[in-house]
Amino acid sequence: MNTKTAVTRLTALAQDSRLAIFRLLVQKGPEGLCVGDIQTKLGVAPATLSFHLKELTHAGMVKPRQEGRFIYYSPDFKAMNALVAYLTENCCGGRSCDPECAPTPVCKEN
Amino acid sequence: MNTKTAVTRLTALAQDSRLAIFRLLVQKGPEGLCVGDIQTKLGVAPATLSFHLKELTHAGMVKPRQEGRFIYYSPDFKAMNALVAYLTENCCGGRSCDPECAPTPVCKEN
DNA sequence: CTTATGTTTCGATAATACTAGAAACATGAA
DNA sequence: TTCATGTTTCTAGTATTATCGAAACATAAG
Repeated sequence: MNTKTAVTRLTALAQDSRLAIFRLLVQKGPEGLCVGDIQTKLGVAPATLSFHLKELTHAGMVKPRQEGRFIYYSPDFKAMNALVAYLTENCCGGRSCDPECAPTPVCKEN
Repeated sequence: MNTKTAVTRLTALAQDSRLAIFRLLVQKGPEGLCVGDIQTKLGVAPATLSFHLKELTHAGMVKPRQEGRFIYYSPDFKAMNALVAYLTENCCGGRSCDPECAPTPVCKEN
């Protein structure tokens, strides 16, 4: 993980619609949701949703999976874990709080 | 934690200079660093640095502490933990991956 | 092939964020 | 008080991002 990647991922999450999309997918799990279902649940215009899904995908926070004429999106927990790890890297210079500081995986699946 | 707070915090971190500032402070720990030291280490203009510190402070990601004519900034790990918890709330609908999904505190200090 | 459905791209507008010089303010030292 | 140092506010220019209607594209069913 490098700075550029981290900023890209944080930027992807730092927006109302995208954060809602990501959390919805996290709650759904590895199975994911297709674009239409996300649209129905969140009520954003198709073009807007597509734009945001592209941002999240480009940042690596979600992964698309084609299934017939539907495209299912699911969260990438590895990316999430890597991001948290980057944010807390070498916390407190490795002193005192060390044991509690070590970043812990958020979800091992997927 | 609510959506607005989460977006504010993510936005605070989703920028090169601010992410660098935050990570620098995380690595320094609760003691923190004063503005001048941050400026020296990162090489951003005073006005720009002040702007970014205000953003981080307003988002609750860092806390200022006046000490003589210096102002020390330190990270707020509680805010960090709350943010991660919000992102992974009810991961996978509480099924299968549940044990590994539960978000874990990043740092208990401070 | 034709039609219906799901999704993305294009294009244009509006809103928001980043940057930094100059001036102002705050604190402590002489 | 006067000066030096540390930090913030003001202001304005530039760049980036969000939104969405309309049109285009993709896949599958009839």
